[in-house]
Amino acid sequence: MTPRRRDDHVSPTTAAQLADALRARILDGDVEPGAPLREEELALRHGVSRHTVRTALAALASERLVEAAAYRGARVAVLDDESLIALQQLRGALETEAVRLTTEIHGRSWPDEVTMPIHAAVDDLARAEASGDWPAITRAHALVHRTIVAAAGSPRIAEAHRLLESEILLLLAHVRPDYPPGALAHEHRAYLVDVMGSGGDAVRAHLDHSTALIRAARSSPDAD
Amino acid sequence: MTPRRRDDHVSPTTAAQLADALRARILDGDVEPGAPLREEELALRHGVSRHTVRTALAALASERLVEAAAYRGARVAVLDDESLIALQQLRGALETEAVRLTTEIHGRSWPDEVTMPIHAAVDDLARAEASGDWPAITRAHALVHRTIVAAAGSPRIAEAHRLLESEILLLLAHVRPDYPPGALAHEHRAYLVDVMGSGGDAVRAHLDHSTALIRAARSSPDAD
DNA sequence: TTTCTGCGGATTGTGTAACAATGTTCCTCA
DNA sequence: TGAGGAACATTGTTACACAATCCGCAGAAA
Repeated sequence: MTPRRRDDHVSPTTAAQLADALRARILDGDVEPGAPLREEELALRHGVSRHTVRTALAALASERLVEAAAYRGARVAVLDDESLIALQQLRGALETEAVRLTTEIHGRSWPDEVTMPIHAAVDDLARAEASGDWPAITRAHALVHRTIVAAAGSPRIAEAHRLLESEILLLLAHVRPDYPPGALAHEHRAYLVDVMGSGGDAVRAHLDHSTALIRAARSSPDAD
Repeated sequence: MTPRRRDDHVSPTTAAQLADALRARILDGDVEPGAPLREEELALRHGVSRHTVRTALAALASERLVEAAAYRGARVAVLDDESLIALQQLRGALETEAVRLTTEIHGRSWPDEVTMPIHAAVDDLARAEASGDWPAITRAHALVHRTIVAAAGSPRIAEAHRLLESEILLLLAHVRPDYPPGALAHEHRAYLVDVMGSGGDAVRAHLDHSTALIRAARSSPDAD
């Protein structure tokens, strides 16, 4: 069987394709937060018209990956500590309620059909950690949380959460907290148990922990 | 002093102005859910170019007021019962966490500086109900919930919640549950007390109640 | 009859070129 | 030093053309 990547569908319009390309460049850290994205330059570099660039940038702006202001253009989004906290609060709201819904449906001990995809995602995270490829680790980590949220079966909560993923990935593209390999996978296995046991409190503890680590990593002089 | 409306600022670009105009038309129920929004027609009617229409429609699509698909154009969003439930779940996630945050800060009895704007919003709601103007009632109602969420001081949660407002207004533009005048204001005064006392449970009860009313109103043959 | 196929027409997506509107920089002059 | 204002850079908008896609419908095939 042909192994499928996360996204093997090609976007139908060139504007969407350009948005994909720009998103990838931003999330890979190829462009710094705050760096301006000039329409003319992008049009030239990608061989498309300025109109197409504009629609792509508008799409990324609605994902909050870039900040756009009229007559001032678009820049890669900058996430200071304040934004980080606000973001984690929103994430907490979504993840907390997702966990509550799942527990409401299945009780404190979630059935295998629910936990299996989560465990699989954690296993992927462990493999990514072993590889040492930081972008891959952050993607695998995002997938763990996405899978936990998906278990609630609430499409809008899942979608809102997915929207935040990009922002987190952007954040982590430029900040690498100091984790020994395997620690993340281990931590998230314990997280799953906690979440089934104590729900929202576990979610908030987990997010507070990650917020602290990110802030610490950011203030240390370990620039990318 | 000159009383200021909610929005006395004029959008700087004509695309944003057009988006405002279209949003108003949609929320006033001037166009039915599912109705197509043709670029050429809108360009002609508003005296702007098709490109400007496209950016305005893209903005409304990112607010979920219109559904857009490549090569198929944009239509006014349609909210069936399934979407309604998913939407209320997301709303519940945000409002629940907002209330929890506020209680975490101020305890079970919120201080006057917090409750005062909420009471003011409920008073506005009572006045709107007395006027019988349904769109005004729905806007006042949205403001009550917005103010409750704002009390948490979490900008991202507040913003996510504000984004949902449009969708609710769109929904209510075409469904009017059977409420005696003053009932909504009364209900929300009680809601505020409940929310301080029992937090998330009160939020969920309130939303479930409103969901049931909307569904009931929708299945009855009271077309707009 | 039912289903498939292809053909126009309608509508959206993209490109090119130009100009208007706004932001930004830097120089002058008081 | 700082206010004003000319250049310049960049974005917003328009017009027009054409390509890409969707949609409805007539006719062919089973």
